[in-house]
Amino acid sequence: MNSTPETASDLSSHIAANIRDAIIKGVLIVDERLPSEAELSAQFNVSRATVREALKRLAAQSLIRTQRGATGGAFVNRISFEAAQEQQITTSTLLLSMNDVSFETACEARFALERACAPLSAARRQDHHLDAMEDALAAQSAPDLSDAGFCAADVAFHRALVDGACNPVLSYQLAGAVEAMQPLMNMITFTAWSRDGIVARHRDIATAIAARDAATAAQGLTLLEEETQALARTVFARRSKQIDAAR
Amino acid sequence: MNSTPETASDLSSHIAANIRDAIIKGVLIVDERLPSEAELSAQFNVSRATVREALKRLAAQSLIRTQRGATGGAFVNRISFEAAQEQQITTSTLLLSMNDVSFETACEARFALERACAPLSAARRQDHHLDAMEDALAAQSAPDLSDAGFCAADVAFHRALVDGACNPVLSYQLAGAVEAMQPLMNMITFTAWSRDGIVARHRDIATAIAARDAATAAQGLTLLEEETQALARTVFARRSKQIDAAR
DNA sequence: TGCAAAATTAATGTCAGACAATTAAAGTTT
DNA sequence: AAACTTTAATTGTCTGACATTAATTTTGCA
Repeated sequence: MNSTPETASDLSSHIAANIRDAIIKGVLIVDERLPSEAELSAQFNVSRATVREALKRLAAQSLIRTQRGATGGAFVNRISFEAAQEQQITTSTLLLSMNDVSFETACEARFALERACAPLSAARRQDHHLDAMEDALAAQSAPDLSDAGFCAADVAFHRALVDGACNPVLSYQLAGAVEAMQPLMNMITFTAWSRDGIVARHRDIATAIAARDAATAAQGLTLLEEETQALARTVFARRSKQIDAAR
Repeated sequence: MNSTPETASDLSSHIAANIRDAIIKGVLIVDERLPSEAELSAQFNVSRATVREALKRLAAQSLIRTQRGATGGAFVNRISFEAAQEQQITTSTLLLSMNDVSFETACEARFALERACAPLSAARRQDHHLDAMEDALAAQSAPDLSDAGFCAADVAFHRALVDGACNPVLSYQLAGAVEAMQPLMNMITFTAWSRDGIVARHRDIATAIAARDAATAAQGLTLLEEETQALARTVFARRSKQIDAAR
Protein backbone atom coordinates (compact mmCIF):
# COMPACT_ATOMS: atom_id res chain seq x y z
CA MET A 1 0.00 0.00 0.00
CA ASN A 2 0.99 3.60 -0.37
CA SER A 3 0.91 4.43 3.32
CA THR A 4 3.05 7.51 3.57
CA PRO A 5 5.98 6.68 5.83
CA GLU A 6 6.36 10.27 7.00
CA THR A 7 8.59 9.36 9.91
CA ALA A 8 9.13 13.07 10.46
CA SER A 9 9.05 13.61 14.17
CA ASP A 10 7.02 16.77 14.15
CA LEU A 11 3.44 16.61 15.16
CA SER A 12 1.97 18.70 12.39
CA SER A 13 3.24 16.40 9.65
CA HIS A 14 2.07 13.40 11.62
CA ILE A 15 -1.41 14.83 11.92
CA ALA A 16 -1.41 15.82 8.27
CA ALA A 17 -0.42 12.29 7.27
CA ASN A 18 -3.18 10.93 9.46
CA ILE A 19 -5.87 13.02 7.82
CA ARG A 20 -4.39 12.51 4.37
CA ASP A 21 -4.60 8.75 4.77
CA ALA A 22 -8.21 9.06 5.86
CA ILE A 23 -8.96 10.97 2.67
CA ILE A 24 -7.07 8.55 0.44
CA LYS A 25 -8.68 5.52 2.06
CA GLY A 26 -12.10 7.07 1.66
CA VAL A 27 -12.82 7.39 5.36
CA LEU A 28 -13.38 11.06 4.67
CA ILE A 29 -15.32 11.66 1.50
CA VAL A 30 -15.51 14.61 -0.82
CA ASP A 31 -17.10 17.74 0.64
CA GLU A 32 -17.24 16.19 4.08
CA ARG A 33 -16.44 18.65 6.81
CA LEU A 34 -13.52 17.93 9.09
CA PRO A 35 -13.87 18.60 12.79
CA SER A 36 -13.14 22.20 13.70
CA GLU A 37 -9.61 23.18 14.57
CA ALA A 38 -10.56 23.26 18.23
CA GLU A 39 -12.01 19.76 18.07
CA LEU A 40 -9.02 18.42 16.16
CA SER A 41 -6.64 19.91 18.69
CA ALA A 42 -8.58 18.13 21.42
CA GLN A 43 -8.66 14.85 19.49
CA PHE A 44 -4.95 14.83 18.74
CA ASN A 45 -4.12 16.49 22.03
CA VAL A 46 -2.09 19.27 20.50
CA SER A 47 -2.49 23.01 20.29
CA ARG A 48 -4.59 24.71 17.70
CA ALA A 49 -1.48 26.20 16.09
CA THR A 50 -0.14 22.72 15.41
CA VAL A 51 -3.43 21.59 13.94
CA ARG A 52 -3.44 24.62 11.71
CA GLU A 53 0.02 23.83 10.39
CA ALA A 54 -1.19 20.36 9.53
CA LEU A 55 -4.24 21.74 7.74
CA LYS A 56 -2.10 24.16 5.76
CA ARG A 57 -0.02 21.24 4.55
CA LEU A 58 -3.14 19.53 3.29
CA ALA A 59 -4.42 22.74 1.73
CA ALA A 60 -1.13 23.05 -0.17
CA GLN A 61 -1.87 19.70 -1.80
CA SER A 62 -5.42 20.77 -2.60
CA LEU A 63 -6.70 17.99 -0.36
CA ILE A 64 -8.83 20.36 1.67
CA ARG A 65 -10.27 23.84 1.42
CA THR A 66 -11.24 26.09 4.29
CA GLN A 67 -14.11 28.45 4.79
CA ARG A 68 -14.57 31.04 7.46
CA GLY A 69 -17.71 31.91 9.27
CA ALA A 70 -20.27 30.16 11.41
CA THR A 71 -20.79 27.12 9.20
CA GLY A 72 -17.21 27.21 7.99
CA GLY A 73 -14.40 24.79 8.55
CA ALA A 74 -12.13 22.53 6.55
CA PHE A 75 -13.73 20.43 3.84
CA VAL A 76 -12.38 17.57 1.81
CA ASN A 77 -11.71 19.02 -1.59
CA ARG A 78 -12.64 17.41 -4.86
CA ILE A 79 -9.32 17.89 -6.58
CA SER A 80 -9.87 19.22 -10.07
CA PHE A 81 -7.92 18.28 -13.16
CA GLU A 82 -6.98 21.92 -13.38
CA ALA A 83 -5.51 22.09 -9.89
CA ALA A 84 -3.79 18.74 -10.30
CA GLN A 85 -2.24 19.90 -13.54
CA GLU A 86 -0.95 23.07 -12.01
CA GLN A 87 0.68 21.14 -9.21
CA GLN A 88 2.16 18.66 -11.62
CA ILE A 89 3.60 21.40 -13.79
CA THR A 90 5.23 23.06 -10.81
CA THR A 91 6.69 19.80 -9.60
CA SER A 92 7.87 18.66 -13.02
CA THR A 93 9.45 21.99 -13.82
CA LEU A 94 11.40 22.07 -10.58
CA LEU A 95 12.34 18.44 -10.92
CA LEU A 96 13.95 19.07 -14.27
CA SER A 97 15.63 22.32 -13.36
CA MET A 98 17.05 21.06 -10.08
CA ASN A 99 18.32 17.65 -11.10
CA ASP A 100 20.32 18.59 -14.18
CA VAL A 101 18.28 16.28 -16.35
CA SER A 102 19.82 16.38 -19.78
CA PHE A 103 17.95 18.05 -22.56
CA GLU A 104 18.14 14.77 -24.41
CA THR A 105 16.41 12.77 -21.68
CA ALA A 106 13.62 15.26 -21.14
CA CYS A 107 13.07 15.69 -24.85
CA GLU A 108 12.95 11.97 -25.42
CA ALA A 109 10.36 11.52 -22.69
CA ARG A 110 8.22 14.32 -23.98
CA PHE A 111 8.09 13.12 -27.54
CA ALA A 112 7.62 9.49 -26.57
CA LEU A 113 4.57 10.48 -24.57
CA GLU A 114 3.25 12.77 -27.25
CA ARG A 115 3.55 10.09 -29.87
CA ALA A 116 1.32 8.00 -27.63
CA CYS A 117 -1.35 10.67 -27.97
CA ALA A 118 -1.08 11.08 -31.71
CA PRO A 119 -3.28 8.14 -32.78
CA LEU A 120 -6.01 9.09 -30.33
CA SER A 121 -5.79 12.73 -31.30
CA ALA A 122 -6.01 11.87 -34.98
CA ALA A 123 -9.12 9.84 -34.28
CA ARG A 124 -10.95 12.22 -31.98
CA ARG A 125 -9.72 15.78 -32.42
CA GLN A 126 -12.45 18.38 -32.70
CA ASP A 127 -12.36 21.48 -34.81
CA HIS A 128 -11.36 23.65 -31.90
CA HIS A 129 -8.24 21.56 -31.39
CA LEU A 130 -7.29 22.19 -34.99
CA ASP A 131 -8.01 25.87 -34.51
CA ALA A 132 -5.75 25.99 -31.47
CA MET A 133 -2.96 24.36 -33.46
CA GLU A 134 -3.43 26.85 -36.27
CA ASP A 135 -3.32 29.73 -33.83
CA ALA A 136 -0.09 28.42 -32.36
CA LEU A 137 1.37 27.97 -35.82
CA ALA A 138 0.44 31.49 -36.80
CA ALA A 139 2.03 32.82 -33.62
CA GLN A 140 5.22 30.89 -34.26
CA SER A 141 5.44 32.25 -37.76
CA ALA A 142 5.53 35.85 -36.64
CA PRO A 143 8.95 37.13 -37.67
CA ASP A 144 9.70 39.36 -34.70
CA LEU A 145 8.75 36.87 -31.99
CA SER A 146 11.07 36.42 -29.03
CA ASP A 147 12.53 33.02 -28.24
CA ALA A 148 10.37 32.79 -25.14
CA GLY A 149 7.30 33.65 -27.16
CA PHE A 150 8.23 31.04 -29.74
CA CYS A 151 8.53 28.42 -27.00
CA ALA A 152 5.24 29.45 -25.43
CA ALA A 153 3.50 28.99 -28.76
CA ASP A 154 5.27 25.67 -29.09
CA VAL A 155 3.79 24.56 -25.79
CA ALA A 156 0.36 25.72 -26.92
CA PHE A 157 0.63 23.71 -30.11
CA HIS A 158 1.61 20.53 -28.34
CA ARG A 159 -1.03 20.92 -25.67
CA ALA A 160 -3.66 21.27 -28.36
CA LEU A 161 -2.34 18.10 -29.93
CA VAL A 162 -2.55 16.26 -26.61
CA ASP A 163 -5.97 17.64 -25.78
CA GLY A 164 -7.16 16.38 -29.12
CA ALA A 165 -7.09 12.88 -27.71
CA CYS A 166 -10.12 13.89 -25.66
CA ASN A 167 -8.83 11.96 -22.68
CA PRO A 168 -8.56 14.18 -19.61
CA VAL A 169 -6.26 11.73 -17.88
CA LEU A 170 -3.84 11.91 -20.78
CA SER A 171 -4.04 15.69 -20.86
CA TYR A 172 -3.29 15.81 -17.19
CA GLN A 173 -0.39 13.40 -17.37
CA LEU A 174 1.13 15.13 -20.37
CA ALA A 175 0.81 18.64 -19.01
CA GLY A 176 3.85 18.16 -16.83
CA ALA A 177 5.96 16.66 -19.60
CA VAL A 178 5.11 19.37 -22.09
CA GLU A 179 5.20 22.41 -19.83
CA ALA A 180 8.29 21.43 -17.93
CA MET A 181 10.24 21.36 -21.17
CA GLN A 182 9.67 25.05 -21.73
CA PRO A 183 12.52 26.32 -19.54
CA LEU A 184 14.85 23.86 -21.25
CA MET A 185 13.66 24.96 -24.67
CA ASN A 186 14.18 28.55 -23.61
CA MET A 187 17.87 27.80 -23.28
CA ILE A 188 18.01 27.39 -27.03
CA THR A 189 18.33 30.36 -29.28
CA PHE A 190 16.30 29.72 -32.36
CA THR A 191 17.72 30.97 -35.59
CA ALA A 192 15.31 31.94 -38.33
CA TRP A 193 16.35 28.79 -40.15
CA SER A 194 15.68 26.45 -37.23
CA ARG A 195 12.35 28.11 -36.60
CA ASP A 196 11.30 27.47 -40.15
CA GLY A 197 12.13 23.80 -39.72
CA ILE A 198 10.09 23.48 -36.57
CA VAL A 199 7.14 25.32 -38.02
CA ALA A 200 7.27 23.11 -41.10
CA ARG A 201 7.13 19.99 -38.90
CA HIS A 202 4.26 21.45 -36.94
CA ARG A 203 2.48 22.19 -40.16
CA ASP A 204 2.89 18.55 -41.25
CA ILE A 205 1.66 17.27 -37.90
CA ALA A 206 -1.35 19.58 -37.86
CA THR A 207 -2.25 18.55 -41.39
CA ALA A 208 -1.97 14.87 -40.50
CA ILE A 209 -4.12 15.29 -37.41
CA ALA A 210 -6.68 17.21 -39.44
CA ALA A 211 -6.68 14.38 -42.00
CA ARG A 212 -6.99 11.83 -39.18
CA ASP A 213 -3.76 10.30 -40.38
CA ALA A 214 -2.19 8.85 -37.25
CA ALA A 215 0.88 7.35 -38.86
CA THR A 216 1.96 10.57 -40.53
CA ALA A 217 1.38 12.52 -37.35
CA ALA A 218 3.55 10.12 -35.38
CA GLN A 219 6.18 10.28 -38.06
CA GLY A 220 6.10 14.06 -37.93
CA LEU A 221 6.64 13.95 -34.19
CA THR A 222 9.61 11.65 -34.63
CA LEU A 223 11.14 13.98 -37.20
CA LEU A 224 10.48 16.95 -34.97
CA GLU A 225 12.17 15.20 -32.09
CA GLU A 226 15.22 14.41 -34.19
CA GLU A 227 15.48 17.98 -35.41
CA THR A 228 15.02 19.36 -31.92
CA GLN A 229 17.67 17.06 -30.52
CA ALA A 230 20.05 17.96 -33.33
CA LEU A 231 19.42 21.64 -32.82
CA ALA A 232 20.06 21.31 -29.10
CA ARG A 233 23.28 19.46 -29.75
CA THR A 234 24.61 22.17 -32.03
CA VAL A 235 23.57 24.92 -29.63
CA PHE A 236 25.22 23.25 -26.68
CA ALA A 237 28.30 22.33 -28.70
CA ARG A 238 28.73 25.90 -29.90
CA ARG A 239 28.26 27.14 -26.38
CA SER A 240 30.87 24.84 -24.89
CA LYS A 241 33.27 25.79 -27.66
CA GLN A 242 32.85 29.41 -26.73
CA ILE A 243 33.59 28.57 -23.13
CA ASP A 244 36.74 26.74 -24.20
CA ALA A 245 37.80 29.68 -26.32
CA ALA A 246 37.30 32.06 -23.43
CA ARG A 247 39.82 30.18 -21.34
CA MET B 1 4.29 32.41 -17.43
CA ASN B 2 3.14 30.14 -14.69
CA SER B 3 2.78 32.80 -12.02
CA THR B 4 0.47 31.24 -9.49
CA PRO B 5 -2.61 33.41 -9.24
CA GLU B 6 -3.29 32.48 -5.62
CA THR B 7 -5.79 35.21 -5.04
CA ALA B 8 -6.54 33.69 -1.66
CA SER B 9 -6.83 36.53 0.76
CA ASP B 10 -5.01 34.90 3.63
CA LEU B 11 -1.52 36.02 4.41
CA SER B 12 0.08 32.62 4.77
CA SER B 13 -0.82 31.54 1.24
CA HIS B 14 0.32 34.88 -0.07
CA ILE B 15 3.68 34.52 1.61
CA ALA B 16 3.97 30.93 0.45
CA ALA B 17 3.27 32.00 -3.13
CA ASN B 18 5.87 34.71 -2.81
CA ILE B 19 8.59 32.31 -1.72
CA ARG B 20 7.46 29.65 -4.17
CA ASP B 21 7.83 32.06 -7.06
CA ALA B 22 11.32 32.96 -5.88
CA ILE B 23 12.25 29.29 -5.95
CA ILE B 24 10.70 28.67 -9.36
CA LYS B 25 12.31 31.76 -10.86
CA GLY B 26 15.67 30.73 -9.47
CA VAL B 27 16.03 33.68 -7.13
CA LEU B 28 16.46 31.12 -4.38
CA ILE B 29 18.67 28.25 -5.41
CA VAL B 30 18.91 24.69 -4.18
CA ASP B 31 20.17 24.28 -0.65
CA GLU B 32 20.06 28.00 -0.05
CA ARG B 33 18.90 28.88 3.40
CA LEU B 34 15.82 31.03 3.76
CA PRO B 35 15.80 33.77 6.38
CA SER B 36 14.82 32.49 9.81
CA GLU B 37 11.19 32.51 10.78
CA ALA B 38 11.78 35.55 12.94
CA GLU B 39 13.42 37.42 10.08
CA LEU B 40 10.68 36.44 7.65
CA SER B 41 8.01 37.60 10.04
CA ALA B 42 9.78 40.94 10.24
CA GLN B 43 10.21 41.15 6.47
CA PHE B 44 6.60 40.35 5.69
CA ASN B 45 5.37 42.16 8.78
CA VAL B 46 3.35 39.22 10.06
CA SER B 47 3.54 37.02 13.10
CA ARG B 48 5.78 34.00 13.32
CA ALA B 49 2.76 31.71 13.35
CA THR B 50 1.70 33.02 9.96
CA VAL B 51 5.16 32.57 8.53
CA ARG B 52 5.23 29.04 9.84
CA GLU B 53 1.95 28.21 8.14
CA ALA B 54 3.40 29.47 4.88
CA LEU B 55 6.53 27.38 5.33
CA LYS B 56 4.46 24.28 6.06
CA ARG B 57 2.66 24.78 2.80
CA LEU B 58 5.96 24.82 0.98
CA ALA B 59 7.20 21.81 2.91
CA ALA B 60 4.10 19.89 1.85
CA GLN B 61 5.15 20.41 -1.76
CA SER B 62 8.71 19.34 -0.97
CA LEU B 63 9.91 22.79 -1.95
CA ILE B 64 11.72 23.30 1.34
CA ARG B 65 12.99 21.23 4.22
CA THR B 66 13.57 22.46 7.75
CA GLN B 67 16.27 21.72 10.27
CA ARG B 68 16.32 22.55 13.90
CA GLY B 69 19.26 23.78 15.90
CA ALA B 70 21.78 26.58 15.79
CA THR B 71 22.61 26.40 12.08
CA GLY B 72 19.16 25.17 11.20
CA GLY B 73 16.43 26.85 9.25
CA ALA B 74 14.45 26.32 6.10
CA PHE B 75 16.39 25.30 3.01
CA VAL B 76 15.37 25.12 -0.60
CA ASN B 77 14.96 21.45 -1.28
CA ARG B 78 16.32 19.63 -4.28
CA ILE B 79 13.15 17.77 -5.12
CA SER B 80 13.97 14.16 -5.81
CA PHE B 81 12.38 11.96 -8.43
CA GLU B 82 11.27 9.75 -5.57
CA ALA B 83 9.47 12.51 -3.71
CA ALA B 84 7.98 13.90 -6.90
CA GLN B 85 6.69 10.45 -7.82
CA GLU B 86 5.09 9.96 -4.46
CA GLN B 87 3.30 13.28 -4.76
CA GLN B 88 2.21 12.51 -8.26
CA ILE B 89 0.84 9.15 -7.26
CA THR B 90 -1.17 10.65 -4.43
CA THR B 91 -2.55 13.36 -6.67
CA SER B 92 -3.31 11.04 -9.57
CA THR B 93 -5.00 8.47 -7.36
CA LEU B 94 -7.25 11.06 -5.76
CA LEU B 95 -7.96 12.69 -9.07
CA LEU B 96 -9.26 9.43 -10.50
CA SER B 97 -11.21 8.37 -7.44
CA MET B 98 -12.85 11.73 -6.89
CA ASN B 99 -13.82 12.66 -10.44
CA ASP B 100 -15.50 9.44 -11.46
CA VAL B 101 -13.17 8.97 -14.36
CA SER B 102 -14.36 5.93 -16.26
CA PHE B 103 -12.29 2.79 -16.16
CA GLU B 104 -12.12 3.02 -19.91
CA THR B 105 -10.59 6.48 -19.97
CA ALA B 106 -7.99 5.74 -17.32
CA CYS B 107 -7.11 2.42 -18.88
CA GLU B 108 -6.73 3.95 -22.29
CA ALA B 109 -4.40 6.63 -20.96
CA ARG B 110 -2.31 4.15 -19.08
CA PHE B 111 -1.76 1.83 -22.00
CA ALA B 112 -1.19 4.62 -24.47
CA LEU B 113 1.60 5.93 -22.28
CA GLU B 114 3.04 2.51 -21.66
CA ARG B 115 3.14 1.75 -25.34
CA ALA B 116 5.25 4.87 -25.68
CA CYS B 117 7.81 3.30 -23.34
CA ALA B 118 7.89 -0.08 -25.03
CA PRO B 119 10.36 0.73 -27.85
CA LEU B 120 12.77 2.43 -25.47
CA SER B 121 12.45 -0.35 -22.95
CA ALA B 122 13.08 -2.98 -25.61
CA ALA B 123 16.21 -1.13 -26.64
CA ARG B 124 17.66 -0.39 -23.23
CA ARG B 125 16.30 -2.75 -20.58
CA GLN B 126 18.90 -4.23 -18.29
CA ASP B 127 18.86 -7.69 -16.84
CA HIS B 128 17.45 -6.48 -13.55
CA HIS B 129 14.43 -5.11 -15.35
CA LEU B 130 13.79 -8.51 -16.84
CA ASP B 131 14.28 -10.05 -13.41
CA ALA B 132 11.71 -7.70 -11.92
CA MET B 133 9.23 -8.63 -14.62
CA GLU B 134 9.84 -12.32 -14.00
CA ASP B 135 9.32 -11.84 -10.28
CA ALA B 136 6.04 -10.09 -10.91
CA LEU B 137 4.97 -12.82 -13.30
CA ALA B 138 5.79 -15.48 -10.76
CA ALA B 139 3.84 -13.63 -8.11
CA GLN B 140 0.83 -13.29 -10.39
CA SER B 141 0.89 -17.00 -11.15
CA ALA B 142 0.52 -17.99 -7.51
CA PRO B 143 -2.87 -19.74 -7.32
CA ASP B 144 -4.03 -18.48 -3.94
CA LEU B 145 -3.22 -14.82 -4.49
CA SER B 146 -5.80 -12.22 -3.51
CA ASP B 147 -7.16 -9.80 -6.09
CA ALA B 148 -5.31 -6.96 -4.41
CA GLY B 149 -2.09 -8.95 -4.48
CA PHE B 150 -2.63 -9.73 -8.13
CA CYS B 151 -3.06 -6.04 -8.90
CA ALA B 152 0.00 -5.11 -6.88
CA ALA B 153 2.10 -7.56 -8.86
CA ASP B 154 0.53 -6.13 -12.01
CA VAL B 155 1.74 -2.68 -11.05
CA ALA B 156 5.21 -4.07 -10.32
CA PHE B 157 5.34 -5.68 -13.75
CA HIS B 158 4.39 -2.52 -15.55
CA ARG B 159 6.71 -0.34 -13.56
CA ALA B 160 9.59 -2.64 -14.43
CA LEU B 161 8.59 -2.32 -18.07
CA VAL B 162 8.57 1.47 -17.81
CA ASP B 163 11.81 1.62 -15.86
CA GLY B 164 13.40 -0.46 -18.60
CA ALA B 165 13.36 2.63 -20.79
CA CYS B 166 16.11 3.97 -18.53
CA ASN B 167 14.63 7.43 -18.70
CA PRO B 168 13.94 8.79 -15.21
CA VAL B 169 11.60 11.45 -16.60
CA LEU B 170 9.49 8.78 -18.23
CA SER B 171 9.49 6.69 -15.08
CA TYR B 172 8.36 9.68 -13.10
CA GLN B 173 5.62 10.65 -15.51
CA LEU B 174 4.32 7.11 -15.81
CA ALA B 175 4.31 6.39 -12.09
CA GLY B 176 1.10 8.32 -11.65
CA ALA B 177 -0.64 6.68 -14.57
CA VAL B 178 0.31 3.18 -13.54
CA GLU B 179 -0.16 3.42 -9.79
CA ALA B 180 -3.37 5.40 -9.90
CA MET B 181 -4.97 2.60 -11.88
CA GLN B 182 -4.55 0.17 -9.02
CA PRO B 183 -7.66 1.15 -7.08
CA LEU B 184 -9.67 0.91 -10.28
CA MET B 185 -8.19 -2.49 -11.06
CA ASN B 186 -9.01 -3.57 -7.54
CA MET B 187 -12.66 -3.10 -8.35
CA ILE B 188 -12.39 -6.01 -10.72
CA THR B 189 -12.64 -9.55 -9.45
CA PHE B 190 -10.27 -11.67 -11.43
CA THR B 191 -11.45 -15.13 -12.25
CA ALA B 192 -8.82 -17.84 -12.66
CA TRP B 193 -9.51 -17.71 -16.36
CA SER B 194 -9.03 -13.95 -16.70
CA ARG B 195 -5.85 -14.15 -14.66
CA ASP B 196 -4.42 -16.71 -17.00
CA GLY B 197 -5.11 -14.43 -19.92
CA ILE B 198 -3.37 -11.48 -18.31
CA VAL B 199 -0.39 -13.53 -17.25
CA ALA B 200 -0.10 -14.93 -20.77
CA ARG B 201 -0.02 -11.40 -22.18
CA HIS B 202 2.55 -10.38 -19.64
CA ARG B 203 4.62 -13.39 -20.58
CA ASP B 204 4.53 -12.35 -24.24
CA ILE B 205 5.47 -8.79 -23.40
CA ALA B 206 8.33 -9.83 -21.15
CA THR B 207 9.63 -12.18 -23.82
CA ALA B 208 9.45 -9.47 -26.45
CA ILE B 209 11.26 -6.98 -24.24
CA ALA B 210 13.91 -9.56 -23.46
CA ALA B 211 14.31 -10.17 -27.20
CA ARG B 212 14.49 -6.41 -27.80
CA ASP B 213 11.47 -6.78 -30.04
CA ALA B 214 9.67 -3.45 -29.74
CA ALA B 215 6.87 -4.17 -32.18
CA THR B 216 5.78 -7.37 -30.47
CA ALA B 217 5.94 -5.73 -27.07
CA ALA B 218 3.72 -2.88 -28.25
CA GLN B 219 1.35 -5.37 -29.82
CA GLY B 220 1.21 -7.31 -26.55
CA LEU B 221 0.31 -4.14 -24.71
CA THR B 222 -2.45 -3.42 -27.17
CA LEU B 223 -3.86 -6.92 -26.73
CA LEU B 224 -3.58 -6.63 -22.97
CA GLU B 225 -5.46 -3.35 -23.08
CA GLU B 226 -8.23 -4.86 -25.16
CA GLU B 227 -8.58 -7.82 -22.83
CA THR B 228 -8.52 -5.62 -19.77
CA GLN B 229 -11.16 -3.34 -21.22
CA ALA B 230 -13.31 -6.31 -22.19
CA LEU B 231 -12.92 -7.84 -18.76
CA ALA B 232 -13.91 -4.58 -17.12
CA ARG B 233 -16.96 -4.29 -19.33
CA THR B 234 -18.19 -7.76 -18.40
CA VAL B 235 -17.54 -7.18 -14.71
CA PHE B 236 -19.39 -3.87 -14.69
CA ALA B 237 -22.20 -5.24 -16.84
CA ARG B 238 -22.70 -8.22 -14.53
CA ARG B 239 -22.64 -5.91 -11.56
CA SER B 240 -25.26 -3.54 -12.94
CA LYS B 241 -27.43 -6.52 -13.86
CA GLN B 242 -27.30 -7.70 -10.28
CA ILE B 243 -28.34 -4.27 -9.14
CA ASP B 244 -31.26 -4.33 -11.55
CA ALA B 245 -32.26 -7.78 -10.33
CA ALA B 246 -32.19 -6.62 -6.73
CA ARG B 247 -34.76 -3.93 -7.42
C1' DT C 1 -47.72 39.52 10.34
C1' DG C 2 -43.70 40.47 7.51
C1' DC C 3 -39.39 42.12 6.81
C1' DA C 4 -35.25 44.52 7.57
C1' DA C 5 -31.74 45.51 10.85
C1' DA C 6 -29.09 44.10 14.65
C1' DA C 7 -27.18 40.82 17.74
C1' DT C 8 -25.41 36.27 18.38
C1' DT C 9 -22.55 32.54 17.43
C1' DA C 10 -19.21 29.53 15.57
C1' DA C 11 -15.72 29.15 12.83
C1' DT C 12 -11.10 30.48 10.69
C1' DG C 13 -7.26 34.07 10.48
C1' DT C 14 -3.79 36.58 13.00
C1' DC C 15 -1.07 38.11 16.77
C1' DA C 16 2.09 38.22 20.93
C1' DG C 17 4.82 36.02 24.06
C1' DA C 18 6.50 32.17 26.28
C1' DC C 19 8.90 27.76 26.78
C1' DA C 20 10.81 23.18 24.98
C1' DA C 21 13.96 20.69 22.03
C1' DT C 22 17.65 20.46 19.08
C1' DT C 23 22.01 21.33 17.25
C1' DA C 24 26.41 23.53 16.09
C1' DA C 25 29.97 26.07 17.88
C1' DA C 26 32.61 28.13 21.40
C1' DG C 27 34.62 27.67 25.74
C1' DT C 28 36.47 24.97 29.67
C1' DT C 29 38.51 21.38 32.05
C1' DT C 30 41.36 17.44 32.54
C1' DA D 1 44.55 16.94 22.62
C1' DA D 2 40.36 15.13 23.98
C1' DA D 3 36.27 15.18 26.51
C1' DC D 4 32.94 17.77 28.64
C1' DT D 5 30.10 22.06 29.41
C1' DT D 6 28.09 26.15 28.17
C1' DT D 7 26.08 29.18 24.98
C1' DA D 8 23.47 30.78 21.22
C1' DA D 9 20.47 30.28 17.38
C1' DT D 10 16.69 28.13 15.45
C1' DT D 11 12.66 25.38 14.85
C1' DG D 12 8.70 23.08 17.39
C1' DT D 13 4.88 23.65 20.52
C1' DC D 14 1.64 25.81 23.74
C1' DT D 15 -1.49 29.37 25.59
C1' DG D 16 -4.58 32.90 25.29
C1' DA D 17 -6.24 36.66 23.11
C1' DC D 18 -8.41 39.38 19.46
C1' DA D 19 -9.94 40.16 14.43
C1' DT D 20 -12.69 38.72 10.61
C1' DT D 21 -16.17 36.31 8.39
C1' DA D 22 -20.64 34.53 7.55
C1' DA D 23 -24.80 31.86 8.86
C1' DT D 24 -28.39 32.04 12.18
C1' DT D 25 -31.28 34.03 15.50
C1' DT D 26 -33.35 37.72 17.62
C1' DT D 27 -35.21 42.16 17.73
C1' DG D 28 -37.64 46.25 16.26
C1' DC D 29 -40.70 48.46 13.51
C1' DA D 30 -43.96 49.27 9.86
